[in-house]
Amino acid sequence: MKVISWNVNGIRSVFKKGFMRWLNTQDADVICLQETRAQRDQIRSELARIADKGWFVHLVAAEKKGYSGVAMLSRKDPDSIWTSLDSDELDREGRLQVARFGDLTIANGYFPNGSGKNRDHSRIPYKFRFYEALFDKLEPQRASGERVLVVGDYNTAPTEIDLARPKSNRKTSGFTHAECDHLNAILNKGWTDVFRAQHPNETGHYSWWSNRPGVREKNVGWRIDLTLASSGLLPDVQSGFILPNVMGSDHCPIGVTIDAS
Amino acid sequence: MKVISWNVNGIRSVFKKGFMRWLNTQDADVICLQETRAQRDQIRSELARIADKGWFVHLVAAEKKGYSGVAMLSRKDPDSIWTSLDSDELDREGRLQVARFGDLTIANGYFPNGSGKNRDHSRIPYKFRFYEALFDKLEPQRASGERVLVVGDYNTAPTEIDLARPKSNRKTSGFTHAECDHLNAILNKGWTDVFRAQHPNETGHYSWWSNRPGVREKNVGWRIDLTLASSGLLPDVQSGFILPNVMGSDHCPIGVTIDAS
DNA sequence: CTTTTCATG
DNA sequence: CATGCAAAG
Repeated sequence: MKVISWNVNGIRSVFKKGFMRWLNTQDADVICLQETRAQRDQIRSELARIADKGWFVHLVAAEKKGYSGVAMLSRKDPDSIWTSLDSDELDREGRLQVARFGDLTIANGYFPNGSGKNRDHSRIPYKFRFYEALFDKLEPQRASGERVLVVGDYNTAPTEIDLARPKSNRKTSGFTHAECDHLNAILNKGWTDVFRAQHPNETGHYSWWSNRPGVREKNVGWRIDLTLASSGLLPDVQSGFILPNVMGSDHCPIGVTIDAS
Repeated sequence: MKVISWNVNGIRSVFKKGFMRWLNTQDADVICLQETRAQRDQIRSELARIADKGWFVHLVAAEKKGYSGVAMLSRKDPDSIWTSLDSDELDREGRLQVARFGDLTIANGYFPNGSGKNRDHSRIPYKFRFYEALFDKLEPQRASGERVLVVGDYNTAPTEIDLARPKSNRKTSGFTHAECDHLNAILNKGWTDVFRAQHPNETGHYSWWSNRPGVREKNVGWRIDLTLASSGLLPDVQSGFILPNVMGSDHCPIGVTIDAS
């Protein structure tokens, strides 16, 4: 079973750049998209084209137009989906959907960017509240050994080898000590960053690049899109992968293959 | 002597579409531009390229970025220029410059659009105040027989033959009875719409087309860019013209040739 | 630099 | 539909 995650930075944008062509070559079972930046009424035709190819599509949109949003495409319709963290504040931005496929739970999260208005760090507290609310909510399932996968754009690079310029980015949101500590605390509670577990020391593997000219060509990137596997799922994980050559967004797709249950 | 007027809908936009190429083929003495939508610091290089070709350039910008603004290009530097209607309200939007070249006065006006926020008519009163302030200010010169030309985007079509769809636009700002009456009252005071005076009954001559697809191809337009000549200038007017094939804006250039004094 | 919205035309 | 801006990333 293959699960892909991709921050598309505007689903309408990637549609213009051949999203359907890419989608039609994928043998994934579930595709989680982040930063879709569209409400349902704005992408009726796009959703229809996806559905026409046999995908079930579940969309979650932010209240604010053109902002945030996630979508899950799956070959089978999930048995159930929930999207609320029981917080008006955290639920307003369309950042989460958690689907159940048999005994496998897949969470698709677009974790908040910590940068605020003046490029300050004012949104880091919100980001932390989002991390905590989601992983607290999943903790019972993880602790009881259930198979849970949490994919998405975490907006945090876990360690120095997960970005090309760690030294110069210690004050950049996404690699502050506070954010790294927060993410690593989650990992230490029993979640495994699948790609890193399989490539413990490899550098140069990123999932996001600034779209300033030349940056992606020089591979000056960050690995902030992750698949975290619960302790119970870990034995079934086959491989974590990154698809850095897929263009269309400032992020590339990442993913994981797991044994079917 | 040739004077051209053109609402360029963004001087930066027409620059990308070959404005300099067009300019270099013009034998005009004065070119009046409206809706330049730029402050001086935003178009330093564009202004330099114009000056390099031997034009004197005078710019008036709105306080609000990206909004309104006029510019006058001339082969000779004007003897004097004034830009204020002695009204904070009317002066804030960079809609006017009045230049003197010997005994000829040329006013370049970007008369306000009457449409307000909700596509209502809330800006019509402002538009009327602008018309009145300018023509009141020019009245002594006109009355004393001076040579005065007032060119620009009047945002009003004078009569039914000045737009392709008069019937369906009686409630559209730019062709309401109030606006037409206001403009015609000015004409009756001793200003001549040069193009119409020379082509009294000709239809199909327009200077603006909605940029919705096909509209310009079908010539469904409005003649809202005018050159008005004072009573004293009228005997020296040779011809009024429209250049509907010049592309780059939703307006085309218009103009007039007059005897040198 | 990019996507999307908004105000304005 | 198009320009230029702003917010956000």
